[in-house]
Amino acid sequence: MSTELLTERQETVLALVVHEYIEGARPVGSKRLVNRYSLGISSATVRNDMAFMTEAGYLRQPHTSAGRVPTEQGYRYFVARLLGDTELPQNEKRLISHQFHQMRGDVDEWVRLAASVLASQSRVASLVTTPLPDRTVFKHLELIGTQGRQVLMVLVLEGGDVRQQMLTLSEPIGQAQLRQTAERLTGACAGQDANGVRAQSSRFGTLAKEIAALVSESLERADDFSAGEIHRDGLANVLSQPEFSDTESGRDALRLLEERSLLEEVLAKALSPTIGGVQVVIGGEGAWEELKDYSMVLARYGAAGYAIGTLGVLGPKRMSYGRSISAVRYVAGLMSNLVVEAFDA
Amino acid sequence: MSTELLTERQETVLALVVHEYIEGARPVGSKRLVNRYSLGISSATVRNDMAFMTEAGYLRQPHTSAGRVPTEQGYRYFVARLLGDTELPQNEKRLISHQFHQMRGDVDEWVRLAASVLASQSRVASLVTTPLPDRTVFKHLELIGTQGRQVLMVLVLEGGDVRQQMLTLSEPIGQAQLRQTAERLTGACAGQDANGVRAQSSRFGTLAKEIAALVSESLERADDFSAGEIHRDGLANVLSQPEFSDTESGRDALRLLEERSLLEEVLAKALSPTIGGVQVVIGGEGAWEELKDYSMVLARYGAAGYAIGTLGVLGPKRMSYGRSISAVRYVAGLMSNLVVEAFDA
DNA sequence: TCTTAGCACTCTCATCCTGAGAGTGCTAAA
DNA sequence: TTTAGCACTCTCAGGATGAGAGTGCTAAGA
Repeated sequence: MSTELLTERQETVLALVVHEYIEGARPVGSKRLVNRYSLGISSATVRNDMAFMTEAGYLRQPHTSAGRVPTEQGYRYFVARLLGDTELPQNEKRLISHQFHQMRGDVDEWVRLAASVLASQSRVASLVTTPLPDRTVFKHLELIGTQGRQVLMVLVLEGGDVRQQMLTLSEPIGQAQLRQTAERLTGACAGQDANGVRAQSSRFGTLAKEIAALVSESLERADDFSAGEIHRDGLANVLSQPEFSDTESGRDALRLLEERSLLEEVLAKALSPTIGGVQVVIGGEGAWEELKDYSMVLARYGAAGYAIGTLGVLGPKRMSYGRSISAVRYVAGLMSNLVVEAFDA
Repeated sequence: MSTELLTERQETVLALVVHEYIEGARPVGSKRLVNRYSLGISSATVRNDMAFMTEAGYLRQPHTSAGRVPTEQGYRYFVARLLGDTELPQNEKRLISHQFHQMRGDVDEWVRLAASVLASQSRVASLVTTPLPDRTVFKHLELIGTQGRQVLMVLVLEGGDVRQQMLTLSEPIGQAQLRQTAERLTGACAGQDANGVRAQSSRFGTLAKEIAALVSESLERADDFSAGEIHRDGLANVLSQPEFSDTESGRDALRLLEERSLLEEVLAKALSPTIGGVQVVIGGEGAWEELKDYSMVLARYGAAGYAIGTLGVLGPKRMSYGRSISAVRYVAGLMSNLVVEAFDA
């Protein structure tokens, strides 16, 4: 399992096998390789190297006398050491950036565009979650009496998020007193999170204490809200992949993409170690049996203290990692900028 | 094309052909029919009726010597005159209703549940849009000075929707005057829509006039927002249908389900005549070439003056109309109740 | 006049067979 | 250590075949 086992020539062969297999979806043989790439060696030599790498676990033979297919270990070696840094072509970047800047819409629209761009660039399915505030911080409170004991509580959060809630008080309270309470709470708690608000609340009177409890509860709820909506795009792309062409596996792939709870878990766990950077999950990495036949390329976007979201692509292990990684990296960067801009506005 | 052409016996045969074809996905022949249903007639008689209905356009023969398959006209006749009123079984209803009532979540969660229920009941793909306010009506305004000329405008709409927007004024204005302006606008414009607010605005001073313009603009924007997000579920179901088992058509089906603009158009146009009730769109009804191979069962939910959304299912023309119609009708009813409850709370 | 038994004919579809093509491992020579 | 040559393996596309299901038509029966 050491990664130092391969000679330079073997690495070349491995890279070509991965590349050819990704392109052609057919096991790749030694003759085919020397024909198409005019490396300076014969097919027999390639054959020997292939035999070695098969023994070492980087390649696999579907049938006794068929070509070779990369194993998960082979893909990992390829992604980690042979792929190199890939970038989207300059003109593609410009085009995408233009699309994003042309759009003055709301967050959902960004998310939709990001998913669409990722899907078309990577040619597999894409996932983008809506960004969620990193840490929910209180900014301002308004209490608006409507009639009787009904009061509308408007809670303004750091970052511009606003939420409102109807309350029913135990007794009618005049607008003047409501305003005074709101001002006191705002003054005492601005800049605090749920725990901070709760800590302050002992200093208040009955009404204010009651409201403060609701406020901290609301702030907490936002933090729990583990992931935003997951937006998908390019689902049809995965059906185009030959490995999912038969009914059975195609349906499995779709079910996987529809299953929110699993995806949420993967997005959360796979990205916990990294903050920046792109994470590649090949074949579930032993942790997710359901992902055995799939690979994902994931990244966080947003910025600490502002809001965080996740985006990435999901496709067969035989996906174009270069294309996917560069697309994910670039789109994550754009989205991060948008998040920061939106919060600073 | 008159629908009065069929005798009672022919209607029976048509209904059975539709039923068998929906179950089995194979062209249904005369012998099969008499074997399985012991109607009091021979296969030859059935054959004669089938020949007649083929001539009349209700049935179709895929190949010269194969069984019959319903045409779109056949499906329409079946749905309109032979299906009768179907309802979900009582215990299913209870189960679903329980799921809805057990959930004290936000609107997105209802939408998700509705889509999930529709998909599993109908066994095809489901679509549910988030409900949108019927007519956007102003309720309350707050202006919150932060620092300098930056002001946060919080706009509360009828129905509890809240939106906020940052403004930069031409000169700094004190919190007292901001509050006064907000109160005047609230007093004058509560209960008005975009046009109403604009009509009032001539009576105000410079600052108020400026704010009123922004308010009416914001109200208008909400009305434009033609459809909410479309939530999908059960996409994997359509791949299980034999007509979409081959790669090509399966991919087409998915692409159709992913294409937001087309779905929005269909949801909007197909439902414009009806307000209550379930609408069945078979094979695109000549208006949408892309829907040639699909049928949809759609309904509005919500209530006039509150909020309106759309839900339905999309599957092959060979879908179980009975199951779909009853599921759509029942879920639309539940969702309508939820919308009304949420607004009245 | 309507229904039905019988029959010849048609068309599909699953199954089997077969040969071409691509690939392999091994051995022996360079 | 590399490579040419060779015998062998396995897949896969394409064609042949026969069972099964279905039809239309005709002529006889109710």
